[in-house]
Amino acid sequence: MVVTPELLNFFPLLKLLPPHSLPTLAQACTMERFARRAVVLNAGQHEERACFLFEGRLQGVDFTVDGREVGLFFVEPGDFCGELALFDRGVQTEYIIVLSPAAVVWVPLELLHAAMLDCPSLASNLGARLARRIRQLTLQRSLLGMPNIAQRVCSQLWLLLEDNEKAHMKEGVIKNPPTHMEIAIMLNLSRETVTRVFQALQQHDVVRRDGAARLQIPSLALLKTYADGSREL
Amino acid sequence: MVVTPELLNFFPLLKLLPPHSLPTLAQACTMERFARRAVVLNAGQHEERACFLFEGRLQGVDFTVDGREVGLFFVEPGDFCGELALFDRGVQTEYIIVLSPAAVVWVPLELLHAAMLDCPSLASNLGARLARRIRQLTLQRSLLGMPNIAQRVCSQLWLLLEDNEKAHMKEGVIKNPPTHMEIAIMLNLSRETVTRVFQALQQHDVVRRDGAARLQIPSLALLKTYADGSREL
DNA sequence: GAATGCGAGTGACCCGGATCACACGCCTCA
DNA sequence: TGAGGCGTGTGATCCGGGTCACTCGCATTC
Repeated sequence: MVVTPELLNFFPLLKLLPPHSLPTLAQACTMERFARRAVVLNAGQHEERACFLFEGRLQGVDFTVDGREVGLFFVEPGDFCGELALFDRGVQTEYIIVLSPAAVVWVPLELLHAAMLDCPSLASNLGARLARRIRQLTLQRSLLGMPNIAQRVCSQLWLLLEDNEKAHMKEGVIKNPPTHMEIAIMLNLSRETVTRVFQALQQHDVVRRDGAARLQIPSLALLKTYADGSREL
Repeated sequence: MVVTPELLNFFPLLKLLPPHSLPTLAQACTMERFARRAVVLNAGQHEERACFLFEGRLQGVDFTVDGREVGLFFVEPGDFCGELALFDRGVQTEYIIVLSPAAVVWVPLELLHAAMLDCPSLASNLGARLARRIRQLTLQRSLLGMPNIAQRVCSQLWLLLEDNEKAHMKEGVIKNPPTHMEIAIMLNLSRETVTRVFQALQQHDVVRRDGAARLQIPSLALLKTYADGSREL
């Protein structure tokens, strides 16, 4: 499918580029559609293109040697992935799979790399992104060290609504919350354990289900007390 | 203590800078000595300088809310830490503490940042470093997901001798191996469990102690089979 | 030489979370 | 309309690894 400069403008990162450079970049890009469960990027593989998500939802997953999934993150429209090789020409670190049918724009890494050299704001943006990723990974790792299960779950929930609405500290909503299974994978727990924790959290009115696509947090402050360990169970 | 341009040349990263720029940079730097157990950088704090290690050994550590240590890495002479804020002006992610008495050169972040803009090779070097860090964190996280304890320990040992000698695949040595306690912290285990695993590994001749400062691996291939799960116990 | 600290080694106990094996309700799709 | 898949809910069982409470040996320090 053909990629227009206007399409590239959809992506915040590429908006940083000088407008006149978009047409040539667009020529080198391609668009591809993927069905649910398709694999977009393979871990351990040298990729020569980055993946910009136009629509749908992607997920980064990792596997242990015994086939269990571990650790993961989500990619939303406008965001991208597979950019790590820009900095060290290394291989892809995790699998990227499709959660809901997706349209992806492939951008050649070499062009992106060249653009990074030309356009300092692009470079600093990408750098900041890596830094953010490191912070997230560090945080996620510290979650895995928590001895108390409920605390781990609450901390993860806290992370999931992070930047949005955490500021005003009243009630919050997590839309498209991960399934119990996905949370279990992120926190290195079993699915059943997550279910049980959620049952307990609902009983204590820490969270409420609002259909399948929304998870309400009546009191962010309450969630926080469980997340930081000052209250238990 | 005064910092000379020659001293800065000790650090591979700063060698990338044009030589004429070193004297002015050196003027803005300071050197400081730290005793064992001292805290060099505090997590959660805005630092306006990066920490370059001249001699001694540092360790990055993190704490959960309940005071347990989790996750950590080491800093060797010539290396540096606290550079993450260069990219996003964020806070320090982990505590940096002193393992063996250290001499540290403080380099102002703003000057480093300016140097990064002037000197593309410096920028790409720092970028590559972040990328490497992300890869390590990702790997470390996948370790934490392993169900089998011995496998986790063996994988960690494998990581510890990574780049050095893993290539020729015969025998290996880990010098200055982490203590059982440190390994326990890295792998989210108790110290006793690590001790027991090591006992088992010694019985199977996977590892041998050679004094306190060296850990011998008679057969890297054997270690690998335990690390990737193809052999157990 | 005694005192102190630290890393390592080991046994006993016990609990928390994995595992297994179900059931239920809600989708989508044929 | 029915079948299958999937996300969720729940009980019973079991065992791996945490915790506790020691000991031992080797540094370092006074």
